[in-house]
Amino acid sequence: MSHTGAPAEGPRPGVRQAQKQQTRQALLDAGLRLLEHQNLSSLGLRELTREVGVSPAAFYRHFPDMDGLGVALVGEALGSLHAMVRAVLADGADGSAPDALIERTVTITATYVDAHRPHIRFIARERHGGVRTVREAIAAELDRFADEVATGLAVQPSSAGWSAGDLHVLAGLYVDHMVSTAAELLEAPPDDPEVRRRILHAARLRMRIISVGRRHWLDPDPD
Amino acid sequence: MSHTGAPAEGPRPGVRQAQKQQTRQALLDAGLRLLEHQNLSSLGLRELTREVGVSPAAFYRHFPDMDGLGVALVGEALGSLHAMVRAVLADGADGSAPDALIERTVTITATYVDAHRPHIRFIARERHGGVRTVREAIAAELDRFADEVATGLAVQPSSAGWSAGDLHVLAGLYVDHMVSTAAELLEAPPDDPEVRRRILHAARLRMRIISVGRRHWLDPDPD
DNA sequence: GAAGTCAGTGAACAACTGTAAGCCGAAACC
DNA sequence: GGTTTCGGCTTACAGTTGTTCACTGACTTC
Repeated sequence: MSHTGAPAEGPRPGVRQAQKQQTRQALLDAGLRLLEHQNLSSLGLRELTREVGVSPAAFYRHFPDMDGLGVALVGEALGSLHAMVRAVLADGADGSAPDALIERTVTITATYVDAHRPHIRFIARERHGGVRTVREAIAAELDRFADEVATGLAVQPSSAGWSAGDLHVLAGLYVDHMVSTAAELLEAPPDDPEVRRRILHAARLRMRIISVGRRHWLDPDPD
Repeated sequence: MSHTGAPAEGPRPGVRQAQKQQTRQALLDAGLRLLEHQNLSSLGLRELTREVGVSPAAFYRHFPDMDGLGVALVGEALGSLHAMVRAVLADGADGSAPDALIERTVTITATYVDAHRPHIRFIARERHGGVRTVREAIAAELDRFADEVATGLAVQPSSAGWSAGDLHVLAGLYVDHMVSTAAELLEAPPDDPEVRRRILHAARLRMRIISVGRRHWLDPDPD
C-alpha cells in the first residue's frame, strides 16, 4: 500500500484531528469502563471526564451530550460484528450440514462476547434502557443483522416456500436468540466453565429446535 | 361489622399498618410512574418522595434503599402473572389444537402488556439494568415461569421423548420469546393498530416455528 | 387514662451535578 | 512570518443529590 491505510476520514488537517480522535477515543473507552457497573443515564459527565483526566468542558468538544456518546458506543460495539455475521452466513450458503452452521454460530457468539465483554454488556443494558436515541440506534443495528441473516437464509435450500416477510421474522428470531445467549453469558461468571457449558448447550439446543421447525414448516399437519 | 374481610396479613396493629401500607403503595405507584421514562438507578430518592408528597426521610421507613423498592416492584409486576400462566397451560393440557394454545398465549400477552404497561416496561428495562439485586429478582421470577411452562409442557403428548432438562430449555425459549414480544409491544405506539398487528403476527409465527420444531424433534434426519 | 410505639417531619450536612463564559497555546493556514 | 482556528483549561454558577438527626403527634397497648 502506497499510503499507509488511513482509516477512512479526511486526513486533511493532520495532527490536530489525530489528537482530537485520541481523546475522543479515551472518552469512549473510559465510558465503557464506567458503564460496566451502571447504565448510561446514571453516568455523570464529570465522572467520565474525571476518569479520562480532562476537564468537564472538554467533553462538549466531542459529544453534544451523554446520549451522543451512547450512540457512538453502539456503533463501536456492533459495527465490527456485521463482517463476522456475513462470513458465517457465507460459509452456510454451500451445502454444509445445518448442525455445523449452528456450531459455528454459537462458537463465534461466545468468543465475541469474551473479546468484547464491556461492549456487549452495554448493548444488553441499553437495549431497553432509559435513553431513547440509544435504544433506537441498537434496534436499527439489530434490524440490519436480521436483514443480513434473512438474505443469508434465503439462498439456502430449506427456504423453499418461505415468503420474504416470514423469512425476516425467522431471521429476527435467530438474532434475538443470539442476543439472549450473549446476555446469559454476561451474567455468568467468566471463569466458571461449567455454567458456560450449560448456557452454550442450551443455546445449541434452542437453535436446533428452531432449525427443525424451519425444515418441517411446510409439512402436512399431523393431526 | 365484626371484622370486615381483612385481606390476609396479620391485622394485629390495625389502622396503623394500613396507613403505612398505603403510603408504601403510594411510593411504589409513584416510582412506577417516574420509571416510565428513566431507569431505576437514575431515579432519585428525593424525586420520588417529592412526587408522593412526603418528606425524603419517610422513604426509609419502607425501604432500605432504591434497590429495595426495585425488587418490590418486580414482585408486583410479575406476581399476578403466575396464575395466568398456569391457567393457560391448564387449558392446553387437554387435547386442544396447538394453534389455539398459541393464539391464547399471544392474546393474553398482549392484554397483559396493555393492562400493566408501566410494570412490563420496568421489567424490560431492569432485566439487564444496572442494579444487580433487581436483575437477580427478575431472573428468578422468569425462571419460575420457565418451570411452570415446563411442567405444563410435560403433560402434553408431543413431549414424548423429551428429557426434563431439554424440556426446561424449550420452556425457557417460550418464556424468552414472550418477553421479547412484550418488549416490542412496549416500543410500539399503543394507538397504532397496524404495528401492533404486525408484532402479534410475528409473535404467532415464531411460536409456531418453535412448536413445529418441537413436534418433529425426534424425526429421522432428512439429509 | 397513662405509657409506649413509630410513621412522618423539617433542618442541616457535605457532597455532587450539568453547563456556560472567557482564556491559553499549539497546530493549521496563507 | 503573521494570523486564524480550536481543543482543552479554569472558574463559577445554581442547582441537585443521599443520609442523618432530634422532633411531633396520632395510634396502640396495658
